[in-house]
Amino acid sequence: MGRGKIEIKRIENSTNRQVTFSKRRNGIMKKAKEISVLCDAQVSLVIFSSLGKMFEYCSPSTTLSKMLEKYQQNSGKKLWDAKHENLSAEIDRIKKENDNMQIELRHLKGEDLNSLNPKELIPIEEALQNGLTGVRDKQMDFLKMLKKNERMLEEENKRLAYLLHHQQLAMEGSMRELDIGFHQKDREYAAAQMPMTFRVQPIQPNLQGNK
Amino acid sequence: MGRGKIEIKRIENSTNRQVTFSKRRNGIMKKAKEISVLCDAQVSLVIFSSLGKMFEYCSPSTTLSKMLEKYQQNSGKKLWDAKHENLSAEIDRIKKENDNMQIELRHLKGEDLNSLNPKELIPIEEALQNGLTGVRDKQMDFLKMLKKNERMLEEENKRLAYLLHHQQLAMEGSMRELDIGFHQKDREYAAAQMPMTFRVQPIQPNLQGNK
DNA sequence: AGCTATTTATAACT
DNA sequence: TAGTTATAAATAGCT
Repeated sequence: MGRGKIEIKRIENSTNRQVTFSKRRNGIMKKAKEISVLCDAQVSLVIFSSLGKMFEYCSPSTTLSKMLEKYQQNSGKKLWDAKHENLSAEIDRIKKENDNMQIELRHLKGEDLNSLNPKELIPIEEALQNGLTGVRDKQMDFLKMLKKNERMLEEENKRLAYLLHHQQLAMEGSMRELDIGFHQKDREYAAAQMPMTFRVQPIQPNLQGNK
Repeated sequence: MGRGKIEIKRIENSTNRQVTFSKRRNGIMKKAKEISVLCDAQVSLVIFSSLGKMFEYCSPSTTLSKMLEKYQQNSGKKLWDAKHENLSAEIDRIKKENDNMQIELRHLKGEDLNSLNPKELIPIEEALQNGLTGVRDKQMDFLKMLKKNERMLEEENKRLAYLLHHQQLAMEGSMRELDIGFHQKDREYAAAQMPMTFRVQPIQPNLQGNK
């Protein structure tokens, strides 16, 4: 149906092929629309050009998804089951892993022990003992760290208190010397201007030492 | 393209519609084949008649599955993801559960404790202590059961030995009484015919009692 | 299902 | 890339 008859085989001339593709694509799309309207049919048409560009037609009464659902029912072919099965298999695998861990956890928590025989109890006891040792070691570490810290803080406290005390004494000495040129009010003002850091504060109460 | 021009709207006459569907279906299928050969294109065409009968064409170089895969990539539309997402979501959920259990298990086994602070160690210690108590209670149960069983077996043994002894004595008495009518060989024969159950067997050695 | 007058699609060309 | 046209192909109405 053109100026000349053509053989149905790949058009080697790339430009020609493109042009023909474009024209025939329009044609087939039109035909798809027509048959769906004229004959009340559902049509889904997907075309990829040789360059990978996609074109699609789907009857207005449906969607591609619905069509494919029907397709699977009708043909018995499975379009997506490779993926579904992979996912399902992974779910099964993980669930199994899950169950095993759950059982192990229960056993470690002393639950569901009735299903076990004495030999099976032994590794569980060992694991618990090890775990307990580990946890208590860790707690001991923390305790040692806290005590060490406490000692350091106490030392620091003492040192600071000592320094403060001496500084205060020194200052009071200076005040007395300067008293000649100051009234009492001026001295109080000077003390108030002194930064907090240099004022004597009560030593903070000792940390609760829990041996 | 026929004896008369037709309007593109649903053909009301059912027979006509069927005939036209059949003819046009062939036409569009042929067109699909032609464009895929001529233009090196990939075509997938699925048609359902108004009566639900399915017809399909797919380029020989591909499959419907592959086409739909490409379709999804190309269009960004998701054809099956309701199902996929459900499965994926479940996988995620289970994996999370898994991870949590794994962490709990590790902690109970005394591993990966460095990430924990002292407050977090306490419930773990308690769980371990409880678990250990549970396991040891169970072991104690078993032990008691074994001992009880052992005692019962010993009692039974004693009782049986006593019975056997008396039976043997009784039998030997009878033998002597019957000796008048029996030769020694006959008596041996009679003893050999006696069922095993009635012969004196050495008492079985005591079970190892592990306190 | 097959025929054929007619419409439609399109190959070659501009 | 789009438009024109001669011709091939498809098909509507009929048998």
